[in-house]
Amino acid sequence: MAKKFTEKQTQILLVAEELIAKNGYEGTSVRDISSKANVNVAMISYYFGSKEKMMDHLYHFRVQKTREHFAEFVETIREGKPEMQIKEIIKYIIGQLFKYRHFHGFVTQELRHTPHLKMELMEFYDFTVKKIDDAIVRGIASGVFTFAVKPEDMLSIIMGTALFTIRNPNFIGEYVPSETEEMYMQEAEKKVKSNLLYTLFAALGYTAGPLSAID
Amino acid sequence: MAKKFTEKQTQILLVAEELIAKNGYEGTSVRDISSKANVNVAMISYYFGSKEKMMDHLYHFRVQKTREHFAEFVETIREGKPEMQIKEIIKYIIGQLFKYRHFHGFVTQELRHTPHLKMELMEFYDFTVKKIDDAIVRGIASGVFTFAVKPEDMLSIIMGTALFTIRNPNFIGEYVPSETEEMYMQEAEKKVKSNLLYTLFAALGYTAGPLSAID
DNA sequence: TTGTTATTAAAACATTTGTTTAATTATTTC
DNA sequence: GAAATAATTAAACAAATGTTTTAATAACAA
Repeated sequence: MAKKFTEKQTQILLVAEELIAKNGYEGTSVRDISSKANVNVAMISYYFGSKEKMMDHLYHFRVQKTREHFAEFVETIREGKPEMQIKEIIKYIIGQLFKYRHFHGFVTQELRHTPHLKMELMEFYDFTVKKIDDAIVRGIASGVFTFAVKPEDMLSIIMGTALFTIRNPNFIGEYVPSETEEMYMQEAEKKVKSNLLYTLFAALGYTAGPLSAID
Repeated sequence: MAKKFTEKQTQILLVAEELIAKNGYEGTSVRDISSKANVNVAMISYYFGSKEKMMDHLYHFRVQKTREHFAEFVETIREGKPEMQIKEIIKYIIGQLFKYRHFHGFVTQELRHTPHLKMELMEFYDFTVKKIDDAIVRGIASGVFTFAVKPEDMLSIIMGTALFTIRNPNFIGEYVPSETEEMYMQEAEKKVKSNLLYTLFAALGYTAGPLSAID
């Protein structure tokens, strides 16, 4: 099902993603996009049909990549212990949110989703919640976890906290001073990871060692 | 310092707040605002000078109200035990985010802040972090808390999770089915509160009773 | 090569944008 | 009540928006 894009098309989508993350959909004109992508304005309509349809392609493109990546990742931790799975899932999700922050910063905000794309996104959430739940249940069975935390609550905390940190460099920037935006993101990502690993393992009632040893 | 607004001005600001929360700043035209507020288009420039300056007034208006409310609230829990203070602060912040979600949904997103307003917002964050820290420190001293959670980490989790839930009704809506948006918000608020009270008390190493008794 | 299609470019397009103007009506002030 | 100020309106403004057209060039198939 993977749509194929030419280099120019991909270039347009990546520039659009970046600009829209910064200025919003309505705040980004097709001329902003085309000039930064070094293509003629007409190319956007020519390639995608319209600005709105370009967004559809962008959403589809990213959501699909995200799902593929996550499915692959889940395979790599298939045989690990539940506490290790939870740890890796938390780190993975935060890492992806930071890595593709230009996209994730607005996909959960810009509500201009077609029903089809909304469904794609929901399916991905469901899949993730299910994987988290599996690990929690197994962890309780094996005795390393004490409390049956609801997996959707856990995912809310992970995504909410990470996105809040990404979108509000001014706030956490007070506690993680950095020169450049790139350096901030690096330090902020570390801080969010250690915060959430610690907090969520505490919530799970982790029994197999001191919480400070999680990372 | 409290600017006084006429009824019409207030009406314009409230409508602007609502529309901008839904469609973003650039996605909301002055004609959208004026027609919904039943005033002539020219009134926005006449009253506030421009659309941008109207935003400044809106930010100032809300941030100030938020600060005043929180300062009053903090006084009411001044003499409580630290565990009770933490509990009430968590519930209060979530409650306010949900109550004024039209504003809080975009103030942390729309980055078009003047330096002055950015400072106002930061001062408010600092104040809140300080109050949370006081309660944590006192709680550790009194023995009800075990771990010195960083207050800014705690506030990130609270604000991030609540805002994520507000902005993504589709996600949590799967687990809190509701007919209307209003009903969803009511149920979602409850869910976020119980989730965060439980999780954060676990992170603090609350010792004076079962975690399930917190609410 | 020749004929055909795909790509790029510049200009023109109709709308929509935020703002201003000019005229009229309300309100206040003396 | 008359004069002055404030509030409100409809119309007009230039600038910016997404899209289309028209023409020229490139890529490719026969």
